[in-house]
Amino acid sequence: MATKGIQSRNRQEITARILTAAERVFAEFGYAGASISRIAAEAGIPKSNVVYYFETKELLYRRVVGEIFDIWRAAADSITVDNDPIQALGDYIDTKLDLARTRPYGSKVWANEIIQRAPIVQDYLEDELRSWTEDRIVVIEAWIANGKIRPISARHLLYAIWATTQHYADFTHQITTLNEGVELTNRQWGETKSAVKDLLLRGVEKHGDA
Amino acid sequence: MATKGIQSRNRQEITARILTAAERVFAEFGYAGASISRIAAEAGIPKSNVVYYFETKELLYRRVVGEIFDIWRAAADSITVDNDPIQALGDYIDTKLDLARTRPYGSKVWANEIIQRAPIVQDYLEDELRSWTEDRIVVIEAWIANGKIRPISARHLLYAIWATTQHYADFTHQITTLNEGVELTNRQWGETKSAVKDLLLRGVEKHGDA
DNA sequence: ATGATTTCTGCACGATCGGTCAACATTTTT
DNA sequence: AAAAATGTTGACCGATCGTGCAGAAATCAT
Repeated sequence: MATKGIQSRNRQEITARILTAAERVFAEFGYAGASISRIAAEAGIPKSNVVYYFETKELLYRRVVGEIFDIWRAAADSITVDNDPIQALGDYIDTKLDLARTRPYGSKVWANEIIQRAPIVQDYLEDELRSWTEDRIVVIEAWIANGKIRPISARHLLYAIWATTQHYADFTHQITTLNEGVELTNRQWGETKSAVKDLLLRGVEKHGDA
Repeated sequence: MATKGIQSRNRQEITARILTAAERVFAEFGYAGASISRIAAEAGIPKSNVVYYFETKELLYRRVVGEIFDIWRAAADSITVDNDPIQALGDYIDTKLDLARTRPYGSKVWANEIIQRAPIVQDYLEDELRSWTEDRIVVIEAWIANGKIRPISARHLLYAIWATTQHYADFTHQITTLNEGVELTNRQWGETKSAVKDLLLRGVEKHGDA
């Protein structure tokens, strides 16, 4: 089944191919439902070879989760005290919606992991996510203290942004079905960005009307 | 392991116990990861007895998904043309957040199913969910036409409400971890309702300031 | 009381799983 | 060129899975 001719020559390439395959399979079947042999088939190599590079299913899974976690973290770089709140939050929403479109599988893996109470990556939550979140909340509350935005709940604003942006990744299938069975077009993704920013940032802006 | 003394006497009771156990186990382990024997243990009966009442794992699963679907559908009864938009949407958000708290497992099962591209309940999406959604969009667009709310995207407003409310169910574990490891108190759930309505409905109201 | 029906349960089956291992191939180092 | 290190693979193991099934136990109908 696997076309052997396309075998990569070096470690870098082959581990990347395994990680890509693993992200999709973990997303579509869950941790328990994803089998190493399926990931291997998707990557076009034998099962034993996957085990050779990642030792165990759990270690491979941790790598996949770690990747999306790092990407999401970088997406919030614009959220700093010195930046304009609406601009910064708008950029954050745009970037996360781009990621929802380009990396939907990573988002789904994360969602699955949290739904199942983070049996594998609980340490991520307690260490990195917790401090990262507190830092962003401090920034948003500084914006409020400086009178730049309305006094909303910084924490729930973050949660709402996460929820809505990731919804377009995790629930892609539902959205597609409700879109007459066809994937969103470029135009529709543009409309989505506008609509989400319009809805969420209206509640943030100091003066209610543009 | 199972305390036989607490055996129910009639069909109604025992199937209800199985469904409750199944909802939790499917939520916490995914469809593939959930085993009938685990569900049986959770319900305090032998595995064979679960199979006796529900025949197959898939049929049991469909029953679980169908339940939460019906509950969610009823939660949107307030969304009609004659009702006040802010009141109706606010009630809808309140009800869905109550469900996020009281029935988090059902929400998680639904999320899992959609993430995995609805392999079991695709017919629900194409039949009931699609027409149901179109009906609500018609109502919201009538509100806009009547000048009762701002001209926002009805579809994306619905998606945003689904995303945020269900986020508090599906991502309970993440929220708890970010809440110093303890579940939200009654007071915090109240704050959550206010914050979500404040954020989302500001973008809907015609006049920006209360 | 007796027979019919429903409920309950242990056992066995084929399939699939994650992971080990030994044999083999290739590349790198000396 | 020989040795060492790294990469590749199929065969195999014990465990667990969903489900079929026969028969025991309980309930109901007559």
